[in-house]
Amino acid sequence: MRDGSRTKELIAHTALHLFVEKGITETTIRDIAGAAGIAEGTLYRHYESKDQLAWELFSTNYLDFARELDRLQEEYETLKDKLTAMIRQFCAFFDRDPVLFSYLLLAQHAQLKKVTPEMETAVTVLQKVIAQGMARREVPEMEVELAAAMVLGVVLEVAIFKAYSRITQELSQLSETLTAACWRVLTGGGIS
Amino acid sequence: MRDGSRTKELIAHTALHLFVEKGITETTIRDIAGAAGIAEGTLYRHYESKDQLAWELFSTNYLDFARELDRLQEEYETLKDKLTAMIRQFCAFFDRDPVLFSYLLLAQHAQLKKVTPEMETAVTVLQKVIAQGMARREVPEMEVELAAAMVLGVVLEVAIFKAYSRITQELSQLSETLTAACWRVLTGGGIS
DNA sequence: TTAATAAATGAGTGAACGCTCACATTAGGA
DNA sequence: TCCTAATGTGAGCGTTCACTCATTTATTAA
Repeated sequence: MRDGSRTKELIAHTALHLFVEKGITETTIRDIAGAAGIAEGTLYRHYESKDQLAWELFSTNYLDFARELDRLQEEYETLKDKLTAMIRQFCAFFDRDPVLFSYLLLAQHAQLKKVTPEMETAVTVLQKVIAQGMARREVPEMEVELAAAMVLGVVLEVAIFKAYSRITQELSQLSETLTAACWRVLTGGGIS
Repeated sequence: MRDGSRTKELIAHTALHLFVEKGITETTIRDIAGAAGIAEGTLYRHYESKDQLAWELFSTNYLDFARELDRLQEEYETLKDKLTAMIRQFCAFFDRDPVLFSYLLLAQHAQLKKVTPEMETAVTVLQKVIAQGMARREVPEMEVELAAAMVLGVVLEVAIFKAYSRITQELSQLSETLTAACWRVLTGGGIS
């Protein structure tokens, strides 16, 4: 018999990697238990169901990250500073645990049904920050959702490519390039 | 008894919508057959397996689109013109069939296992075009993969947001804004 | 009208999956 | 040492799924 909480962590860690590698629906309880070296029944001592396991991984990791971003942006005054800090934070987070990040993307975009638009995601934080920046006349007025989508696009797609190993550098090394690109997207305003 | 080829099209059309709505793995053969108003066995007269059906949908639609982009870019001389044309084409394609586009994203990013990096995708075309533009000194030198990822990011993420209905305009209306944003990302060069 | 062929059908099959539960093992206090 | 609670186990259950095939229905040619 092992320590219960360590087993729970082992399951979470193993499940996370398999979810990223094969997708949530393609990963079976048998896969997770086998890879973790435990029996299937043991998994159910720690998690109610497979759905609940996936949801807990998403919830704890992603929502914490979004709230962290929100706390962080409050420390800065200007949109440029907020954006710089948020992207740096994102890059550091990504480099620290690219697997976790891939899972968050996967979970949010496709496979977790419980994810509601109401919850405070990183997207919402980004939109809020940009709206404030527009009110401060730091960047030209435009549809906030569009602006946030473009900024997110630059960062997310690069991160995805990085995850698929088509880009060799650490994401942190690209942090300033990404911030600059995002800033140009925002400040360019309308049609050039 | 209906005409065989019309039944096949009916199946493809129905499957596509269900794949987008619920994801490939969450859509069952019974779902498709039921929604199309045919028996399960009939589906297997036209498609070898569920995987083959999904693969055929992806293959015919996506690869055709990538080749179309490649043909299109050859009609233009400069990177700016190529990029403008490609993005306009993409936006028109998206507006014509957003469901199809969502499927392509879904299929490529997560759920189709057979997608190989060797095949000539839209990404490859974009990288090729950007590399040519750099050789022509139209845009500053930088890692081609990174440049392509940033450009793709702007367009894809906006399209995804559009698909999730958080942006109200047609994508075609945003075409020039997107092109301008992509161009700014490319011409900004290194760190600002 | 009839024979031959193509298309459609849906009950049935085996495999895989999420999950349960009766039982085994271990840890720590009395 | 014994008892109790916590933890671990894996065979097995019920369900769902992709897929098959013997049979029926429609179409075409003679």
